[in-house]
Amino acid sequence: MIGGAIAETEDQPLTEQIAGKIREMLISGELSPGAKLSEQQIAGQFGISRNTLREIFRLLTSQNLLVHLPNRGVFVATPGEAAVVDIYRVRHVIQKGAVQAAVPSHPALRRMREQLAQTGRAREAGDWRRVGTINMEFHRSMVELCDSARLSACFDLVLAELRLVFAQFEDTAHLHEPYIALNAELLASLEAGDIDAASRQLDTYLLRSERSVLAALQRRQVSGVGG
Amino acid sequence: MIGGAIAETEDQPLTEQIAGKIREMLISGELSPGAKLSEQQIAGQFGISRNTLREIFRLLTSQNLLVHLPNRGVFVATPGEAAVVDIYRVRHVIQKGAVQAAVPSHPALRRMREQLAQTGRAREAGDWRRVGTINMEFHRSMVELCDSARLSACFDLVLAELRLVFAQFEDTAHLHEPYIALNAELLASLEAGDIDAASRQLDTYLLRSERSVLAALQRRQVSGVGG
DNA sequence: GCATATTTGTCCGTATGTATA
DNA sequence: CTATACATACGGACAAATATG
Repeated sequence: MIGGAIAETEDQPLTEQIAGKIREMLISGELSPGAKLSEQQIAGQFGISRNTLREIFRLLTSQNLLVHLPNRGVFVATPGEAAVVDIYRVRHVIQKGAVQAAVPSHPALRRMREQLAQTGRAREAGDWRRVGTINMEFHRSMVELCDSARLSACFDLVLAELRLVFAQFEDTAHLHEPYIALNAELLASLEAGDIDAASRQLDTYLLRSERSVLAALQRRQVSGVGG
Repeated sequence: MIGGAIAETEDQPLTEQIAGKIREMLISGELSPGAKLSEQQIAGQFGISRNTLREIFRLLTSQNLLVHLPNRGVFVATPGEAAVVDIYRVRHVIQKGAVQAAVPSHPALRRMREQLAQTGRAREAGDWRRVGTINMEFHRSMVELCDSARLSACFDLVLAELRLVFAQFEDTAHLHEPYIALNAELLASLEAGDIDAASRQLDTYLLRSERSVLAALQRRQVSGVGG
């Protein structure tokens, strides 16, 4: 019995299944940034062949989640300060375009309203990991105001990378808590069709968020990795 | 002697080499949009194994140049009108961000000035394929005003796709010729630090360019593929 | 600095399921 | 409906590069 290790898990290709699992492990912090991913070990761990795993590595590398060093292997990406600065530049440009394209009747706004409510409930429950996840989905929905699949895909990449940054911290509460209120104001402006106000509020949000993420990164480097 | 087919071609990994070659064939139109890429045939053509080729296919698929249909194989992407509309939305958002971030002393502006001159020379020489290539590099340089590697990478993807659109046409002269003058005006505004004028000129450029590409696509569908 | 062990890069052959003629 | 072709996935092999003692 050769290929029968996993058979009853939907009709999705095996590569997609495992790629999704590894992606989950990456953004959940289960695989520490900088860690080397041995082909033999990971392949054995998931019960797949090295060839199949290498295809998966290529996928995740193209999504900036893994780094490929020729003849040395693949490693979990370690987004540092430079990456954070770059990521927030991307966010600034794309999300600025999103608020500029916003129309009050756009379905993405309804989704954002829902996600905002979910964020509030998660905060009350003290589930900060969930707060972070929903917060990112909130901003993802915002980008959908552009009605561009490619722009959303690009944004998804940087959000996944940003999660990799957050995965380096233990306490992420202070990285999300202060910004729920800002999100609420921003959404209200969008719903009211006040583009200028929304644009200013977005600037405020991104500036503060970037600063706190950078500060957290620097704290981490001083106090030790501890992962 | 097993892996010694290609040895004296730099120290670049084989996958990167072949991926580059196939990418060249795609954007040059050598591989027609919609064509099926058989693993066996392509692998034999380049003298590589199917395993290696599959890794390459994953790479090019993640760059929107190939389309992967599970259990059916990979095909050259056929960007249609919907893709063009989407691509120009991306261009609008990103390039708008670029002109907004422009400062007259930025080195990218010098590169754009050079490329504009090259475009003029290529036009005089009647080399329209080169005009198109340099024109795209001109806009690529513009995006570098953002100083964001990720934004540039995202932009590269849509430009590569756009080349796939152009690859469906035989005559691309009228798709580039009228816009050299617009590029010159836009660059002059950027060099003068007149963001507002540059922003308006960018809108004009993108609107007209998108319209002419869409029109060419529709003409193609009427008159037949002819590949 | 060198010999050795490990790992990557790439190949081949083969079995199995899915799509198409 | 059967048969063929092909994509998917497996395992094993070996050279070259890298890491290790």
